[in-house]
Amino acid sequence: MSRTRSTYRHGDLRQALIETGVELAREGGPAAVVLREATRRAGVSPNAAYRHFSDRAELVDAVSSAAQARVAAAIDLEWQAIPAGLPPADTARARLRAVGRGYLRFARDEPGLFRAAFSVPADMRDAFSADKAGPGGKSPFELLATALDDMVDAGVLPPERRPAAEILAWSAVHGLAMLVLEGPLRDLDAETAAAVGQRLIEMVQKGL
Amino acid sequence: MSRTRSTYRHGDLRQALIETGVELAREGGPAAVVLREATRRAGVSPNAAYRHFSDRAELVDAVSSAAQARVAAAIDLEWQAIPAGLPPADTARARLRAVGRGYLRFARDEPGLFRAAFSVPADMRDAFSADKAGPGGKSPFELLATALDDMVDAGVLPPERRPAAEILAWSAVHGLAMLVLEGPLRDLDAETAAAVGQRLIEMVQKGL
DNA sequence: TGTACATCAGTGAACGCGCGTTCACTGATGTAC
DNA sequence: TGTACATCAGTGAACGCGCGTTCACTGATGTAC
Repeated sequence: MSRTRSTYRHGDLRQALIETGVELAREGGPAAVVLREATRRAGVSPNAAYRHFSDRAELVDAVSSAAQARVAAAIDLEWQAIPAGLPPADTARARLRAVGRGYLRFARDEPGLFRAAFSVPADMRDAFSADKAGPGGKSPFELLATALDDMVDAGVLPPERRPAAEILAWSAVHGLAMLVLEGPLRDLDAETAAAVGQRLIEMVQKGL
Repeated sequence: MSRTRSTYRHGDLRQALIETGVELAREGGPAAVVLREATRRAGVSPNAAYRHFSDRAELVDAVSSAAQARVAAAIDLEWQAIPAGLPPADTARARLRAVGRGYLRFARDEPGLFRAAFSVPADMRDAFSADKAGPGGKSPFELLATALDDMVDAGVLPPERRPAAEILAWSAVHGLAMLVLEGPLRDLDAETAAAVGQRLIEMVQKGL
């Protein structure tokens, strides 16, 4: 019935721990992903976690990947909302904006998860991996890369500017997210923040 | 001799604790600013800290401010290196670049201090305050604002684009710093990182 | 089909850890008379 | 100038905390004969 063997007694403790871990991260960021608390919520003894993770760090990494997958899902949502039938240039640009908007929206809506996704050094080394993929099968970073490729194909971004463009775009959006999340911009109301996000994305588009 | 009364026995424990705190932050970021360790290194009993800080958090905030002052100093260094006698437009643009370069250089040279400066939420609320000022008497954020004002004065930045421009510029540079520091860009060699930084700053300049 | 056995996901108890913080105190200094 | 006193920056010992992790174990399940 299950893909691997059906696990003894619990069903799928590994998955359950990741899910409670996500819950903890949602409430308090990556530091709140506490092994004992995760097992407590899963109704299991603390050391049971060691059957599935060698380490607390390994659990946190798994939670981080799951959080990145949710970011990808948020981006997908914006991406899918782009009307079909636009000229390719407009579509490509709209996709880049969708990536930025989805990213920023997620940061605002789920600050704890956002930090779990992108402030867990060890887990960010590999930005491409299946467990970070959203419904479309792509990680946030892959979605960004795709949008930029589309822009080159549509003739909106000169090919010689393509290399490293994801770094530039990601930097801008990531920086705003961090400053709004835990920086001096924290008190921005939602409306202003959205307007600034809009202008930031325009800056990136123009500056690339 | 001292500005306040000369302190009993230690001289200036408050300052000493901030300095050992800065040392700890340099070695391991803000989380490494451990009250007991700071007092240990200052050669004082743990509870002595409570004569000068109500809290561990208050010590961390003070360390964060000190770290921000060092960022300001790094920016000042770049700023002062701008040759005199350039046309105002060039000077203004050079200043904006100097802010970006100094910021990014500091992040690379002192990652622990950088995170202490800008990943301590409570302390970033007020970006302007004397204890965050560098040798020029300005905090990093004030230096950025000044550079942008200069650009408006020099006619390089349209006045209607001035509002919120510091947020956009800061976001881009801050984001790159974070991604290089603890993100997937960590393995970039110094040269590539510098080149990307350069391109990022150009993007900001063009996109603003 | 029934039985013996190996597997291994879970238990329960305990550990050492360093932390932040509080308590009652001491004793050098500055100050008032 | 000398003396009594208040101040308050420091001491020393102790606390409770929850954490991650290790240990020896148990007992339901899957499997081989």
